[in-house]
Amino acid sequence: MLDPQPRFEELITALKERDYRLTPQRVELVRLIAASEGHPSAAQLHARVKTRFPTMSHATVYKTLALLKDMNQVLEIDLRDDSHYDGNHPAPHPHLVCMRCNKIADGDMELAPAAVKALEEHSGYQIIRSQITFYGLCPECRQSG
Amino acid sequence: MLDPQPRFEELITALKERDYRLTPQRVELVRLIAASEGHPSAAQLHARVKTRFPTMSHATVYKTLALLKDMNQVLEIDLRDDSHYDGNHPAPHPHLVCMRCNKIADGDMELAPAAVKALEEHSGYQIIRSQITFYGLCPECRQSG
DNA sequence: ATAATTACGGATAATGATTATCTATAAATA
DNA sequence: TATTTATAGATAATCATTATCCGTAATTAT
Repeated sequence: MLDPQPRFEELITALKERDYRLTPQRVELVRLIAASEGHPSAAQLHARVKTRFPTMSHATVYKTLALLKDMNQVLEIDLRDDSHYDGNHPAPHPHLVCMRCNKIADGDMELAPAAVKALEEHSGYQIIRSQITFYGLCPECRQSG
Repeated sequence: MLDPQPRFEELITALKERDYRLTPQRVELVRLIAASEGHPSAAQLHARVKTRFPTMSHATVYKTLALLKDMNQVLEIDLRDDSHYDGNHPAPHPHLVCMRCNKIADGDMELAPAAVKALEEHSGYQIIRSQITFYGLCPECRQSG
């Protein structure tokens, strides 16, 4: 696993730059986001913060995640049941979701900017963000299926 | 607007072929799906069925939608808050969602099959379906913003 | 410094979509 | 005709997310 320290400092710096307060709870959540592998959900992050801050409420987790999202420091992946978050690769990218075990993997495909531009012109929409999700079976579940 | 009758008959035929019962409530829901423009939500469909069948319950709507989904006769578009459905163009295709008024439009972009194949090989996942959603501002909201 | 303002955490409840459970009934089958 | 099965419907449960409200700590202004 990569050293989470640099990313942690990036996130802290980004919060400082915007004059957000670095409360202990917030710092701990940011620490966990930087240290996270994969794509934790809000509930999972909440559970992890609780080990050090037993009174941490859901609302605080959501509030801080919303903050980081607005700062484009965290990518939200909304799935059917809940959302998952990636604070280490906040640029939009496709995801692969296993329909059996719900594992989430990162895809490396990217949208051709020309195609997006064409879609904007054709539809009249101004595109701000995109989400591409593939549903299927992960390597493990393909076998044991 | 296109004549909904042929699509209605297609859906009815598909249900018959699989020996599902054509109850009045079910037929009415199918009729509304075939006649729908855009991408109604389960709640919207429920409200529409209720005008003719005031006792229609949510569960029945969801059950029939799940049935049609499994038959690949209805495309489900899951958004953050709820799902929307397209029973007239059930093949997966991208959607544009307005972040201001929540209007949903169809996109005409398509994924290059070679790119999907490459993603399958690279990730090890077997891809069963995909969902591409663009978030932004619709033409109307771009102006009045 | 002190007072006033603001941001934040936390508790709690509200919301709202979806699903589960159970029962009665209508349809299909034996 | 009897039996089985699918379905509708009522109702409650679940669960993620959001809203509200209050107390407190931090910041700012006086």
